Amino acid sequence: MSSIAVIQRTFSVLEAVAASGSASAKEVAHRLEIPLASVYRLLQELVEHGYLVHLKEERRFELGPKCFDLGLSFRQRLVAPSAIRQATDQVHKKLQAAAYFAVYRGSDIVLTHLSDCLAHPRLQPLRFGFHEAAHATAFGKILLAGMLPDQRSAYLGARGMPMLTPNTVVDPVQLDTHLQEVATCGIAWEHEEFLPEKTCAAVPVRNGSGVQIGSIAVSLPTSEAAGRQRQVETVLREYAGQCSRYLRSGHTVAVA
Amino acid sequence: MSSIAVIQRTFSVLEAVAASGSASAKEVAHRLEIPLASVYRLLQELVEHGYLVHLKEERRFELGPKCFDLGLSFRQRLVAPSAIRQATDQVHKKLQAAAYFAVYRGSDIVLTHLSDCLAHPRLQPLRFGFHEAAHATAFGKILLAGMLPDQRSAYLGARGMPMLTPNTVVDPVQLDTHLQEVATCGIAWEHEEFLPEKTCAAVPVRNGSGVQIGSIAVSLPTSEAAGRQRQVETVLREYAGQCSRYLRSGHTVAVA
DNA sequence: TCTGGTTTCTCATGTGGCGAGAACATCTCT
DNA sequence: AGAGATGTTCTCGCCACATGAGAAACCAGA
Repeated sequence: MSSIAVIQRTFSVLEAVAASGSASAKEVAHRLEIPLASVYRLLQELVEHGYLVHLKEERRFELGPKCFDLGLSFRQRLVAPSAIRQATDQVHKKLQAAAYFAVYRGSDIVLTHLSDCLAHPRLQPLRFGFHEAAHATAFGKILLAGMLPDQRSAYLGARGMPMLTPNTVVDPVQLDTHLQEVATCGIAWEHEEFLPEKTCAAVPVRNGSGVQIGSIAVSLPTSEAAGRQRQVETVLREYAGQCSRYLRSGHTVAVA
Repeated sequence: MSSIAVIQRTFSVLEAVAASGSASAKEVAHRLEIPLASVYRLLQELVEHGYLVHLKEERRFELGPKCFDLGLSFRQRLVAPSAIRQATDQVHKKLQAAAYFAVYRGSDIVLTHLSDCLAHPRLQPLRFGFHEAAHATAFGKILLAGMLPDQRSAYLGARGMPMLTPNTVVDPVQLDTHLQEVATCGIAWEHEEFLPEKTCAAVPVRNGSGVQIGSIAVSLPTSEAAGRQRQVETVLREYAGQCSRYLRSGHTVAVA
């Protein structure tokens, strides 16, 4: 756990400004407990590089255009290929439920496409780039189940298993046995473990070599989920198969 | 023109990765001419803070989720209020042309809303957050015309006036007299100075105190623009007035 | 097992970032 | 205008700490 002090500080300043939306030098200095002169140095540096802008008339600092450029580059790199987006959209349409596509990325699990509408909105904290709480989401569980045991324990060890609802599985060994089951069934259900009143399901998507690389998933109000397990499973598998077929023809998830 | 060396390097590494989409440590070291060991140090630091991820199996580095978060914060802070977005959308609809809304931000000029469609697409390089080439765009010119003379010359001095088409005004004194005219007319026209075959127009939007804070603009194929000057001007003014009226009731452009 | 590559570690060196305070600039009262 | 209060930049000596070279550890694929 190394850390170059200047860089540490620089990012903490940048993030302090991002969190506030807008901040004065003094506010940043106070919040981070860094001498004012040093904060000014860092702010100035960030401004010079375009990560912040200095609104002189208001004596405040805000995020600069480079931040948005980084966001665009990230999105561009990660957005799911259109064939996969279409499959996800079809799931959304067929099941009348918000649909999701997630992939492995290094040691992480990331949502790379969402398909929803006003009538069937996404689960609230979920958005493109979401990468938390794998232990409590359907797509997270199916992807955790596909990891090697030591990868998985490293993953969970690093991020913990916060309890998000009374139903969240927070015991590592309990999760382990659950994931065994998930792996053999090839489908992950999640019953109000992430958000109350919401039920989700996810199935694996495999690449040409048959290794699991992602997952396609849906979320439903628990009330609507009752009695639809079969239908949900069938449709998910149908389109997961379609994604896998697409990937078998040499495409990868990273390329748009 | 100060610069803390480590920070300089850190951002150059981050941006090198962003530019490549994906890069190995060696590639970065070679491109930036920084010793490999130092590059690893910086990469590691960036990974630790979430700005990069390390794809171990591929031995490469890519942008991390924090980059996207920054982009979101930037967007959230800057996106035009919905009343103004609606006005822009109306201009788009009424004039059958891509419409834009831009504001001052510190010493900068930034596009904060675009309204277009397949039939009437935005000018290609334009996007949310665009902040270049003010001397060659209609909204840029109307906002330059609203600056104090020394602000304006500082602005143009810092960014230069690149020639983008044969029509681009690249002579500062010529631009100055042109902007005089723009200021008195209260409308800026731009005839193929930014992109060939495209004509744009922009009018000011003022806040409660009557000071110009932004601009609403449209772009048209030059062929379609002929003979529509009157119509374009009328509609632009109508909705610019609507925006100004909204701002007069205490709202600011920075708040969504 | 070996080999070629990537990644981390070690360590002596001296650069360059640090903080305190002064100086300068800018706004806001009276 | 002048005085006072803030915000911002500059100066400068000190020494922590980032640096780069090289070695070592690690990790594939052959």
